[in-house]
Amino acid sequence: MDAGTLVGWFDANARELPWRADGTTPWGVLVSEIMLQQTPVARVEPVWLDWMARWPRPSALAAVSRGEVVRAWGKLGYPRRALRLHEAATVIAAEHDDTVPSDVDTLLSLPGIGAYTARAVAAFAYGRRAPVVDTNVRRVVARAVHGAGDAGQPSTKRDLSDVDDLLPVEEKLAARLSIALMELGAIVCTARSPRCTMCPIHAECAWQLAGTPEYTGPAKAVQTYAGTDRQVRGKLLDVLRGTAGPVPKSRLDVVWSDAGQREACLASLLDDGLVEQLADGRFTLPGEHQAGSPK
DNA sequence: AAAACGTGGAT
DNA sequence: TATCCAAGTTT
Repeated sequence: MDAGTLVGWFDANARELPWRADGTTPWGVLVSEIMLQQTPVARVEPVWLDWMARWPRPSALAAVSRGEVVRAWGKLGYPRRALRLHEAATVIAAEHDDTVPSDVDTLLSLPGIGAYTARAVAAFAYGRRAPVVDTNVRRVVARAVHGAGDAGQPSTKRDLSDVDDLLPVEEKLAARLSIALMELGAIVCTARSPRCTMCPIHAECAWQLAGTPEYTGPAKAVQTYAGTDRQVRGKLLDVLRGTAGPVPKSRLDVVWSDAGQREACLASLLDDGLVEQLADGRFTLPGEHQAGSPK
């Protein structure tokens, strides 16, 4: 597929997202990428704006308590991401001169940054040539290149190789193609009702040429939520997020009737460092109060 | 390498 | 109302 076609389409049709504005720092890009993991753009936007206003550099985030970070994370979900971002900021401030690394291997060494995020930061923040593979890109490649209805099981090695094959040699153009592929998957080549008539590569799409066959691979695992520990942890944490100060255990006991599951979830939150218990027995978000001194 | 890990809007 | 799904990472 022609990089110029897709990049031209991107330039004319890309959404104006705050982290794409001129002047966005690599730190801003990193924050957006972490927040966007498994979380829709619309929910990230307001939180990102608030976050960047409060903590415009990694060192600013590193300077506040974990609890403050978890509170600001709000209801984006998967709050361990907030903790890992806080850790990553601490490392960046202390070991990288407060500058987000531009090299994929260094990025991969930071907590919360995996195969996707490392390359997204390298490409979007630094204009590097890096195969950026997320769920959107996997779907675009499955259709446009392989002629399948949807992507099969992820395979980091093969997925990276597939996309690497599409990228031109020239760095800046490759980086632009990477973000164009993602955007195409996000707004045109979507999971449910792809807008194929608006697609810039409609004529050369292998899926179109094959007659848009149905997806035939293994069924995707359906993710349940109701009744899971995930739900219980969410309810417990929501009590602490919604309260300024420490709360007695009785406040947490009312969110879930199954005491065994409730206790296990509270223990796991303490273990994760998302919740802290004070000397007087009350619970708080971590680091917002003196753990050793009552009241 | 499968499973855990939040949340809420859209269909 | 129920299911799907959203810029993944970690263990």
